[in-house]
Amino acid sequence: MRRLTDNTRTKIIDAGEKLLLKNGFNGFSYADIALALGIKKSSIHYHFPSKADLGLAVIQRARQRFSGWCERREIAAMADWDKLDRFFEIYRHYLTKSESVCLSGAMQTDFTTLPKPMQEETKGLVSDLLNWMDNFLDKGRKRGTFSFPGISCDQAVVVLAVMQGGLQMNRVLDSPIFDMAAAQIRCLLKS
Amino acid sequence: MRRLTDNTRTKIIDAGEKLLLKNGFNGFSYADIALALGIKKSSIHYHFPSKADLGLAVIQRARQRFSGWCERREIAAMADWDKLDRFFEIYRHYLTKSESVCLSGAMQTDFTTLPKPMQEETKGLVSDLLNWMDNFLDKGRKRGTFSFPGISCDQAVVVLAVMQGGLQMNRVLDSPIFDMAAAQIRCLLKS
DNA sequence: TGTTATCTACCAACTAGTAGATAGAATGTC
DNA sequence: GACATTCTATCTACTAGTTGGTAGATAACA
Repeated sequence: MRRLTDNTRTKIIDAGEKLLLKNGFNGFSYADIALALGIKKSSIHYHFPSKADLGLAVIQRARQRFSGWCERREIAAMADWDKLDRFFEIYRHYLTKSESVCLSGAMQTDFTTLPKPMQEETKGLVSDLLNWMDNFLDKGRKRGTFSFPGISCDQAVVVLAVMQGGLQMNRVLDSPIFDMAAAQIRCLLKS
Repeated sequence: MRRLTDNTRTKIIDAGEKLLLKNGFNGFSYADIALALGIKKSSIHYHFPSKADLGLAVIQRARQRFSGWCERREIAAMADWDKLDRFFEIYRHYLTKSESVCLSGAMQTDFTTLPKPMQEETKGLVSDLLNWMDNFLDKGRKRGTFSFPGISCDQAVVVLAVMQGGLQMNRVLDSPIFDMAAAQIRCLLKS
């Protein structure tokens, strides 16, 4: 019943997400998406009346995707070090398939220009990531897998900031900074 | 002779930098600057024919400011830990006086939409920061002040990413994440 | 027949940027 | 010193293109 519709809707979110990650929220327009998908601007407005609606949908889907990732048996069953690598892979993926940064990083720098609902959803996204990493590092240290000074929530900020920043610097300097930074984080959690 | 002119020119760069740090390069217009300074758009075009010229001037001035900071006797004469704190202060300043992120972070996420000359200048800015931090950490470790695993240029990426990301997350969540992250970096350089 | 999804054809506001007038200051010339 | 000229910096007024968004026709579908 909703087959074709959902398809278009999904394609619009896909294209929107791609452009958002590449150019930032103020760096693309409905015309860009229409061109990319070979449809008309007004068709996008049918599915997402305002640009804020589309932006919100992109962030909401990303949050769902992450919580789905967390709950996957395959992931949950993993050893700490493997799980950390898998988490890094989420970020590395952006780098590989398109010259993008991560969603949280992109939304954070555009933050003041975003409509309220998108700001709230962005807060939620960043909180999700920080909370998960905090919990993951804390448990890992208690189990004896990880070792780091101070409290886990501060270390979580460090790890996430390095993911974000590593992606951003890698793109700008076009050198393998992300992988070096990820390796350094692994070192810091061992020593 | 160039008194008034330079004054206006400087004021335009000031206003442009402020808006750039707050909203990103695609998040402000000449009209915004004109309004803020109480002048006309065309006066801005007189000093900076295109928006790219203004953007370039903002980055160039920031690079000069940083290299000036590095060369200041007061800074050069400082002990390592004090110098690190002073470096953190540069970033913390953005947070204090306006809800901004740092210039390198802002330019990095807008990167693909920037005109070539601005991209090149951004590369230069990020390189300046990374090179300085790399050298600073390396010397500090050789002197026995700092301690960290791996090579200093990887650790430099970590420190800078945490500055950038700490600022960004602090603004979004409106909680004192920046100071916590800075403290954690200090811990990581001790242990 | 009513609903869903797409289209064509608009619109007002805003974008970066240009052309040309004008006022005042600096400079050259007699 | 007086006068003309050039330069600097700003203004008003405009343009072409883009932005997000709307109205209404039309087709496809259930």
